[in-house]
Amino acid sequence: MRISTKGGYGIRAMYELAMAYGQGPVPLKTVAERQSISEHYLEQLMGMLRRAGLVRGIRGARGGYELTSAPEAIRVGDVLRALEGPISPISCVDHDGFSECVRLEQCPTRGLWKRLRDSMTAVLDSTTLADLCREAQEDNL
Amino acid sequence: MRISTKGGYGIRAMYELAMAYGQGPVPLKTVAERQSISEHYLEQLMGMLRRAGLVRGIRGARGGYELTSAPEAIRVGDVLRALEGPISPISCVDHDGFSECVRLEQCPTRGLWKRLRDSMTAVLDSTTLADLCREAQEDNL
DNA sequence: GTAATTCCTAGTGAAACACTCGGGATTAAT
DNA sequence: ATTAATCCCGAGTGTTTCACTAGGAATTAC
Repeated sequence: MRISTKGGYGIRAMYELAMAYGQGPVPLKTVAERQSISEHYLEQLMGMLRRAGLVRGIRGARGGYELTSAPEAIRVGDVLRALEGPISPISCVDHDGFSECVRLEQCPTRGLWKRLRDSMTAVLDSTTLADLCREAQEDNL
Repeated sequence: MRISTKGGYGIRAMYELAMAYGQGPVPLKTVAERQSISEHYLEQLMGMLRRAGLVRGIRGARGGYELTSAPEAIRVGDVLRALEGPISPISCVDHDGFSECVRLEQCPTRGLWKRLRDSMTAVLDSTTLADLCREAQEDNL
């Protein structure tokens, strides 16, 4: 029941971009250093986030990455879905369809997995990047 | 954010044993057939469940497996922990200690992972095998 | 033009997953 | 006593994913 480092790195990187929101793009190198993440690996993750429409890459000198919308509008769940696929403990209760389960409606565990999925989604979709920034500020007082 | 098939198979196998609780041991072969799980693979999972103290194996002809306690007393979370380790999205918020995170208290995401862990645990530890049996009965009416 | 940056493709070692295989130990029924 | 059913154990295997690394092309500020 683990997220991969992709998810963890991704959230931390997005937190950095959220902290700098409105102040121009942040270069990958800076994000990687601040969060101790391999630069090249993070590059790949940023690619996924860009293709998912969550960040914008600005090329050339003085370039970098920035959020495409305000930290208040980006949910942790969005970031995780872009990097790790559907938030769901098992494919047969994925929201985006294609369950492929033969058992389907007569499965004794389906209800359980749905409840689990919903409780995970509730947490992840009710927390935004802005919330993370606020919490960090509160902690470091 | 997926459980592996270990977890899924394990819960379904335990459900079968719960349905037969008090009626003598169920042979592995029967469980495997009823739930369409590879017999040899399930054998390995039952080994883990046995070592975790959740089931008892009875050897010889007319042998099989049975729960060591009543279905009401076995939580889905117990089964999952035996097969997949701690229920926690990331190791630094594992309940059983050893976090090894340098960032530790000044991490902007720790609070998030704790909330996620707690909401997962709440679902998984409030559902017992008896609940699964009851739900299955309700559905198949 | 040069330096800083994103962007893209490909490769790689380690680990886990989901099995398969073969055989040994134990027990109930005959 | 034999046989058949069953659990128990260890080893091996193909596939996938992870978490990187490497190298270079394209773009842009100065």
